[in-house]
Amino acid sequence: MLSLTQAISEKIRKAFALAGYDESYGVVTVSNRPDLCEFQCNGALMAAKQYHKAPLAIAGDVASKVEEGFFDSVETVAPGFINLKISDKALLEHVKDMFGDDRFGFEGTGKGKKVIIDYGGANVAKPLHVGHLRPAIIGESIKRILAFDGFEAIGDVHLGDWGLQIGLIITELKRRKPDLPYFDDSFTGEYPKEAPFTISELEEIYPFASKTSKEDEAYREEAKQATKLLQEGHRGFRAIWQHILDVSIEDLKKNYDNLNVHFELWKKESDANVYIPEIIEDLKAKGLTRISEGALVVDVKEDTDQKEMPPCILQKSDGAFLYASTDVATIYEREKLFDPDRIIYVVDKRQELHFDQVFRTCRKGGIAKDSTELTFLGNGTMNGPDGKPFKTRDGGVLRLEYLIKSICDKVAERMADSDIPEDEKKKISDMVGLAAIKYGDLSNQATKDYIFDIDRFTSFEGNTGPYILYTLVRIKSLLQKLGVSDSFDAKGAVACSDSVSDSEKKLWLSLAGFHDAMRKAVDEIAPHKICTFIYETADQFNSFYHDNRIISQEDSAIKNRWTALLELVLAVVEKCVDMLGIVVPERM
RNA sequence: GUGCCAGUAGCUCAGCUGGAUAGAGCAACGGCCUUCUAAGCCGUGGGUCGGGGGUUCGAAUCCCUUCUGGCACGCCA
Repeated sequence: MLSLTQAISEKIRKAFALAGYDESYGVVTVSNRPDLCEFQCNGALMAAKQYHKAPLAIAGDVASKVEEGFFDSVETVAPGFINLKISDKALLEHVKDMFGDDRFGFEGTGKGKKVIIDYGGANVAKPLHVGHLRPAIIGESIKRILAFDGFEAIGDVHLGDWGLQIGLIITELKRRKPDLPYFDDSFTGEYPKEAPFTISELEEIYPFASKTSKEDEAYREEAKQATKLLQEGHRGFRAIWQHILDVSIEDLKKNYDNLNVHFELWKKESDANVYIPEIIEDLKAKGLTRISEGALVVDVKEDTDQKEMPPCILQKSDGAFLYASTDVATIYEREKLFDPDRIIYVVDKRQELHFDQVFRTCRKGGIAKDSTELTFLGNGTMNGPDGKPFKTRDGGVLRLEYLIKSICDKVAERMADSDIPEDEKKKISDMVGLAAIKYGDLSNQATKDYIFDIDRFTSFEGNTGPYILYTLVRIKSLLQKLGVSDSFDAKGAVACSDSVSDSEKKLWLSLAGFHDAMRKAVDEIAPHKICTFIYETADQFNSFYHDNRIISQEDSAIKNRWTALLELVLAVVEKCVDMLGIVVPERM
């Protein structure tokens, strides 16, 4: 179905044409002066130049041609606005088509298209930290938004499982447990199935090894050598690497699950790396590479560039590959395995230049097909109340689970005196806490840095996740009390009415804005547009709630219509909230 | 040095493909619970849209310039 503004635009376009003007001027938007009207058309102002005519006169011409009946009022206002109020009947007629469809009549553009979203960035052997939060939340939301639009949306965690970090762990493990069979080159038997470390040991080993390597050159050399051997296929080291993967992935899955973030793909850097040699041969054959200061590079500067654009380095002077090579290979692999229409990277925005280089290399080398849209969505940093990146008291990196726990604990405090049974309370406070974090994050623009103030996020007043959940829980409770039967005909209940109160109309209007909000969220890959819609609708609902006694309403036609309204608000907003990765409890 | 991003109310942020009186939330102040969850609702006060030019009938929005802050700039990821 058309969005309400589109449907109204159609009518105004017709009026422009009937009045002898170009119908393209008939674009209608939601009014920015709700005290004057519900919708406005500024077309007359824009048409004035072309027709050498006063805008107000054009507006008048158009207004006189507007179809009767659909609007309550069509007014022209200086300097040339056309102000519109839709009739209750027309509004309800329009909005009833949102019922009975799991997309509420939204027409997506992604059908038949495939998009891969890369938003993990987690590394094996390292716990998730605050820096992983934003990409996870934003990426998951974008995936769900695009899926709603009709895309086959595939989330890829793209694990960092290759390179020096593994060599460091192997080196340290060898020091601690030299008797393990992995280090015995003469060992030809089966290696143990059980890993020689737990996840917590692993998380301790890596930073220790990393620190040691910075102070001890011989140690660092050994780690580099171990890395090389691993990459060349050393049997024992491969076995350790596999252990690291198994232990880490299990732990990462658990942590991402707790965040309600799920990946369709658990691909790893090592999966892509096998393609690097053939990619480089291909690029060489195409004459795109050159040697610069001993390194193999691809020039990606273009004539139109205003800025400096350093070449993309694919192979270091010592022959090793690096992250640009891996990322190019990953695109190669994705094309080969999935043939996507689009790849979106949700990564810290500081990596923009790097991805610019990678994308250009892929374009020049034909690694990404021309029709594959490559999008870099750089997310800003989550800062503490002081405006600086989140740190622990001693300046270390804050583990993600600690941050989440501190939020959820505060929520639990807040809920301490509620009458919810104790065994349920913990589960609900965790849900609310997560909603606080996610909504707080997603209501900001993804690309901007933002300040995460625990006290503010847990205050639960105003435009916050808990407020939204509270509103939804309230609606659920109402619907329960209304005792709606399965055979309730919501669409019918709306269709047979033609006059509504002011606050009810505003709520219907708000719901009708869903299609436009969705469209924007998809086109701009912007979850915060959905947050805005959610908040406005929740806000309208609460006004409506306070203006009307729903349960005790005696007119059954009105009561049925309100029931339908509540059902639609709940369904639409819960769907929106789901697109943010937020789950709604039954009560709170 | 080059480039990118940001600067809007005391605080945190929307709005930016030009349109009417620049919007929310928090904080401050004042109302509303015998009645469907007060984590709510209603209201009041609060802004040279960093500064300066320009384009336009019309600029927070477009262009130029300048200040401030953050970030990135070939062999780390």
